[in-house]
Amino acid sequence: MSTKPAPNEAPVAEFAGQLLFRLWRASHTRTADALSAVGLTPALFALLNVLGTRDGAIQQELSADMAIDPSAMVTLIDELEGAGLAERRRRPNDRRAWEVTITPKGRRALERSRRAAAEVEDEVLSGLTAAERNELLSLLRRALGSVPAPPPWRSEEED
Amino acid sequence: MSTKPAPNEAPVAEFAGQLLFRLWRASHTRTADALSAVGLTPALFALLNVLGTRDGAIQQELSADMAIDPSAMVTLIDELEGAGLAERRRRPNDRRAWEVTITPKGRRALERSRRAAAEVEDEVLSGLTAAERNELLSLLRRALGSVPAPPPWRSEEED
DNA sequence: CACAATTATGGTTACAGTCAACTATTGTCT
DNA sequence: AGACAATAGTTGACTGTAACCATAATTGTG
Repeated sequence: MSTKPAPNEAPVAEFAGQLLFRLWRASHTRTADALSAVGLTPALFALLNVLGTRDGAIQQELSADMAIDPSAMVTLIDELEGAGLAERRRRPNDRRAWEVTITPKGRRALERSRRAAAEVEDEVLSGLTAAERNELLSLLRRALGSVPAPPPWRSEEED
Repeated sequence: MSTKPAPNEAPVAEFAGQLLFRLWRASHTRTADALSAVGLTPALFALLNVLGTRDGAIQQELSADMAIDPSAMVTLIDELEGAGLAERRRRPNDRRAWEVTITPKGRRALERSRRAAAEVEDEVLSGLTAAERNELLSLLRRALGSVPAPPPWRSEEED
């Protein structure tokens, strides 16, 4: 047994970025495959996931949340809306902005997607114990929380 | 302290894949920026990094190591060779295969790149202590080690 | 009215991923 | 030896997507 009987399996000093990328890609391809059964892409699932907790936020806030370009957010919402999973409605005070809400259908799709994503996560992190997975997620969240955002779409921090 | 005085900073239940992606992207853009001073891209740096420890491996082994398509490896090596950072030479026993070696110039570029990448890593993981960074890297490596490789470029395991 | 903010549209670049076809070399079989 | 298959690499095309940027349309603000 063992899937790595390779003789010259040198460590190959790797940096965090490379490890993150390879584990992400392993997760990404599997997630994309699993989500296709729900009719979603990883990007749409990520947005739906945000909408699950930030329901009613406007596009600007959503794009800042997900750290993507506002124009990319337009496309994502278009697709969600086209699939009947989310809806746009004008914000009462400011009719320039669109509040995005998740539909009941969208919430059902979200639940199914979450289960699918959880299964993939189980598989990808199968080498870690439950405690270690929590530790990993905790470390990732904390690292992310203290990373300043240099890109143009910085959130609305500051005055 | 805390760089997040935002009022509505809800948790937003995130999955490992999404966390990995966002932290990777933060690292990737900064690494790409830092490496441009050395004249390298993150992909070329990753290959050079592998060559640093797997010097003399043939392209097939390298592409399996990095989990990329053999045809993509051709392009990467072309660029490294064009920049004088690596060289191809026929394998003595099997003249179909090319052993790839790193040149002295390539090793110098690798050292500079490593320092640049280490600085980026310091910045990206600034929210974690040294012990936590090691823990994170260890967890990532172990998770990666137990992820089966479903893609087509599986290594030469099995008959 | 001048100007900023929010969203929408479109175009451009770049790159990863996939795939098929092709050359050159090696190994196998009779 | 010759026919044939397998291996290693190369090339090129194609797809999809991310990222970037400029600009317009609408609405709000001073």
